[in-house]
Amino acid sequence: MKEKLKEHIEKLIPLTEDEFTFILSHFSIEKYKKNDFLIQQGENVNYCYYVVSGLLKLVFNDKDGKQHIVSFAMEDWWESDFSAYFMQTKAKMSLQCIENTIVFSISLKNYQKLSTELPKMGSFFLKKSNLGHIASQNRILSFLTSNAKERYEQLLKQYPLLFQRVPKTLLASYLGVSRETLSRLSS
Amino acid sequence: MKEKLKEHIEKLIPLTEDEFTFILSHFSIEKYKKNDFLIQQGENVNYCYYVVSGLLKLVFNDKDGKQHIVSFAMEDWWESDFSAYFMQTKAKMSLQCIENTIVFSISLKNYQKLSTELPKMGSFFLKKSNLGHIASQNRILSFLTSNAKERYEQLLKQYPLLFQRVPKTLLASYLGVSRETLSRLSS
DNA sequence: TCATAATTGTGATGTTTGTCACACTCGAAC
DNA sequence: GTTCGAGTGTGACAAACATCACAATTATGA
Repeated sequence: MKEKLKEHIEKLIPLTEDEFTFILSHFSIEKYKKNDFLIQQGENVNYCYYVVSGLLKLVFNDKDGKQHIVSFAMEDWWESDFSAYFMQTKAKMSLQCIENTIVFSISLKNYQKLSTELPKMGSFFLKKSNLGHIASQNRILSFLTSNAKERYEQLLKQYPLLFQRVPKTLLASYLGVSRETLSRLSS
Repeated sequence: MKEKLKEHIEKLIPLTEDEFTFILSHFSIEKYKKNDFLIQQGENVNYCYYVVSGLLKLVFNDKDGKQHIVSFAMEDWWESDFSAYFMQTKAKMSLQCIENTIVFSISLKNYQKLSTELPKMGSFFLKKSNLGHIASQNRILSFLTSNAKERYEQLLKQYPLLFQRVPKTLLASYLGVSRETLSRLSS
């Protein structure tokens, strides 16, 4: 598991053993079971998570009780309610397990400490954040340019694995359509 | 104009005069007129921009000739086709002036140089990137949870100034609705 | 194994939104 | 002042999508 994190960081930034040991000391490892919450809407957000294995959903529950999936977090993804994490406010979204999941967690203090004491990690987090921003913009573009069917096909192409791992209802609430419409699209 | 950039950075990170002089040496100032392009879809993206004054649109033109506005960039905003900028690929979107506009521009080399040589700026860019990511996620949430009318009202509330500065057609292509629908919503 | 819940497909119907067509206003350029 | 084009509003109709209802199938746990 340590190796997974190390290899992940080294895809962007080469590390010495000592540096990785230092990095690792800022993280905790945590295990969760299906349906467990890592973050609960309305509560404090103390950690940002790196997913070693399993699958999470970042989800917003509206006043009508509908759930809207902002993001799935799979292996190798970094996830949190970033707004609440960085600004130290209450969570607007929940982060919940779709499968049993293992993560590395890092507190905001350790995130900031690591960024400044090891500039390499600052630049790693910067790159990750930029990639996250780009991914979100692509998702926005997908809403602007494509109808439900096209968005469905884009998702199918981008994450074919997802279709065997999560119920269609969740895919629908990620795509922003009703589960009935999604069902009709796939036939 | 220099003062504007300085004050902007100092909202997040305090600076000495020497530091700011060093920072400024990595930027160029540029002036554009209404309808000028800072970035052209399909071409290289050499700069990221800080908007001193004026107004820009980050826009994707699809194969049917329709334009989709990913973002407006107003005073104090940082904008570029970040994907093309960071990954050194061709621009997927254009960045074009809605009004006469003054910007500071920074090349990717200088962005990286500044981030590493002045760690404060690395942490400034990291914070800005995180804020950009958060803003994009909020926009996604708005698409997931709200219909055209609600998105319209959210925009009205968030950027009331925009409604006097840009034609409704552009607002419509930001909201992801036809201009006719937007027209009917406001009455 | 059985009972129960979760997931999925599909028809009927209503609402939302897009598209096409046309008219009107207003400001800029000549 | 006239002309032109961009911006805007609105009616009529079509397409996309949501909602409600119900049946069928597939996990899942005691």
